[in-house]
Amino acid sequence: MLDIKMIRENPDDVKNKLDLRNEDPAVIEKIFEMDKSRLELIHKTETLKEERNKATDEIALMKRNKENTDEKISEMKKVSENIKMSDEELKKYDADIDNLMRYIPNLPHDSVPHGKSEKDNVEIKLSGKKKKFDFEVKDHIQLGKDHDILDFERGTKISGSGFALYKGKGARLERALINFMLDEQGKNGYKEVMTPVIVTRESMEAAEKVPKFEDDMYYMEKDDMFAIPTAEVSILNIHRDEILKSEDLPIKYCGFTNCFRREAGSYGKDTKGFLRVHQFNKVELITFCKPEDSYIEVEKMLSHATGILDKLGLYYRVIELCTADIGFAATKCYDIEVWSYAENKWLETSSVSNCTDFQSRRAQIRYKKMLENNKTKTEFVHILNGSGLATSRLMVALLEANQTMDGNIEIPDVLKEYSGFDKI
RNA sequence: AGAGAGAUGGCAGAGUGGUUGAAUGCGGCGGUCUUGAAAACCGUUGUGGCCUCGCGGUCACCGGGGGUUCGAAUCCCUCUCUCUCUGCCA
Repeated sequence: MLDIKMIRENPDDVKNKLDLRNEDPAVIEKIFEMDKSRLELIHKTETLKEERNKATDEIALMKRNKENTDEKISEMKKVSENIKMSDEELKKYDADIDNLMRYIPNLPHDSVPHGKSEKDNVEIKLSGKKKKFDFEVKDHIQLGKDHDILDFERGTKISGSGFALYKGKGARLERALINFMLDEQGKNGYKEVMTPVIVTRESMEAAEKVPKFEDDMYYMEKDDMFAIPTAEVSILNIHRDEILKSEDLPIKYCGFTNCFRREAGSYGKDTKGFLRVHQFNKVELITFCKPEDSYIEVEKMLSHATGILDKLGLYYRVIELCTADIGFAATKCYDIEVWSYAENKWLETSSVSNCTDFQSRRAQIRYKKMLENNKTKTEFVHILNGSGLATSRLMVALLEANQTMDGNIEIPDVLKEYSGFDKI
């Protein structure tokens, strides 16, 4: 969530930045007015409470002196009534403001390119060599079928469309990829964690996924719990309601989980094979850091994600998302896309974002900042997340890029010790 | 899943419905003493909101939410979590 103080003090700035995101800025005006009324109400309520607190002390004193308190008590009954009403009104304001705030995205950083749609995203890096094939390339579905390593029909039989079944060397290669990526990110300084994949509503809210994206989640009504769309949710919640030690920052985690997405309303687009699935595997990177470091850390995280593709020898590009396309919680986003030789297009395999204090404010993740006068101030940490990487589309690119004329698939050198075989 | 017990400041642990934002101990920080350290002694030690340039004032917070009351850490309801016993299970 945004800082209400920022809206209070700089409403125009906030409105301008929302406009850059193609978001309607009118809501800010509404919140600004509601906040004003709310502050007045707080003042009124607290004055009443002060009166009550004083009278309560007096009553206690009078009782001790065996004086008659009937009049005083009946007088305070009215005050208490007023407090009750005032409190209720205040609670309504809080809820109304919060309901609006939950749908307002983070504000783009000044460095983010302006744009109206994803067409205005900027390619900032192109890496690796695009291969030339002197034979007709097969897509990952055909390759998967030929070698009996990917079985989308049976995946569908088990769980419906959008679920994959990995078999034999396919399953093994997936496991190899995951292990390889976890090891690499460990070397990059991320502590490996294995988290729950079913989380409470509270955890979802802390990560700012709910209520805005509730329909995109698998939801277990009986327990009011959600299947995570990304390990970001569970890793972020490791430190919910905590005050971190300044000297421990930055704190970095990597974790592999299954990720679950209903992808509501996305039918008909990229539904082939692995291009869009309801369950996929991902190694996630999360950094908790001091605010002044987050834009340096986001560059580091990006390099940690691309490092995997470099080692796998894949052709990829990095694009910086424009103001209209950055994620809800983010101020700045990079997407990493790998080339699909069969589809003849780029496939998103990672997204690296700086979410600044947007999530930490809701999740109450703070640290003690040392001030110049030797005092400390509790401040929200900045939180970054990135895929390092997601395997499903990576698998597409990997299989397609490494196919040979005889229909086999070469395993990249770095994966051989993990997979235990040289080719499929 | 059933029965019972519990949840209080960084930790441990008191707390008859009314000078309790909370005793006491430990820890932390500052100081006295000491060549230095330890010990001892003295002092200090939660978070957030609102008002204020500041001093400061004020409100809220004893697991979460609701209720009773002039007044709740204390009484009632409810949820969550922890512990013990039983059941089930990997």
